[in-house]
Amino acid sequence: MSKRKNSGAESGGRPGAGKPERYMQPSILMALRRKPSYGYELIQEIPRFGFLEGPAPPGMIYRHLRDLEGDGLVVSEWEAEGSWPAKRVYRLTGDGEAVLALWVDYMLRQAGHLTAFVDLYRRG
Amino acid sequence: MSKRKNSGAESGGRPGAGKPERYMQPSILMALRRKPSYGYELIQEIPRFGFLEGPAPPGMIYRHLRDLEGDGLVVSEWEAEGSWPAKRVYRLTGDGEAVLALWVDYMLRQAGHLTAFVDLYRRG
DNA sequence: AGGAATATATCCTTGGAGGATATATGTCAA
DNA sequence: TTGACATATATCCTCCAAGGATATATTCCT
Repeated sequence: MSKRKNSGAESGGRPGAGKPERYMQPSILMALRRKPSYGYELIQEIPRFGFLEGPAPPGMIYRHLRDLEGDGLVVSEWEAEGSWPAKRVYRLTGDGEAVLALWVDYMLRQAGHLTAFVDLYRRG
Repeated sequence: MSKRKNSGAESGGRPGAGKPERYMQPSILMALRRKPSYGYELIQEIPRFGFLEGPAPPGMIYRHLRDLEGDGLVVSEWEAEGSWPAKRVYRLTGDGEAVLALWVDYMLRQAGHLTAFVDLYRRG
């Protein structure tokens, strides 16, 4: 038996369990491209892209948002209008658009590799 | 600027750089399904599935092989016939076949999500 | 009053990824 | 013959993304 805690079939992207590709960054960028939004809303919106099962983990979202802003891919504004719990509203920048475009290229290529792999499997 | 070393666009699966999804496990299982093989050969064969750029990192391959065997997805036999540097030849088991099938299901779903994402981008 | 929902933020641990490295041997050219 | 290179396997160690846990504050509803 393997000595490793999370060995083979139980680890690193095991189809049934584990943690598969989540594509959090492109999902956030994509959501913000459609309309400006804020952390709490993104947590519920982002799983709709299909890469996540439940709601997105808050810690992840807020950290990504912070990092994205640090890199100039998004900018935020503190919105205290409705006087409800104030929201930090983010929107995409030009740089953010460009990076999203790169992501889309990559994802398209990846989709190609995946379907090629599946085809190969079925022929084999 | 972000304080994190590998922030935003430079990290965790950034399209241009970083380290994207590699699908090492399914690639190994797939290769072994076609024919039994060994570490050194797999290192060169596996990148052909498109998920890797250069040759696969040896450390990764051997660790995966060891783990896979620990989980009963592959079995190995020490082949000292040709008397050259002896090879440990691996082949897929029934459990391995089953796990590969799960992987294929997952990959097909993932491909669907990716193309849907790209479509959404293009329409938006 | 108190519980649920809204909303943001930080901290800490875990574990996969993989680069670096060690080892051994057979081939081939200089 | 000797040294570089290819074949072949294996282990170790470090780094960092992931994300669960947790803290805080406010408003709505019962």
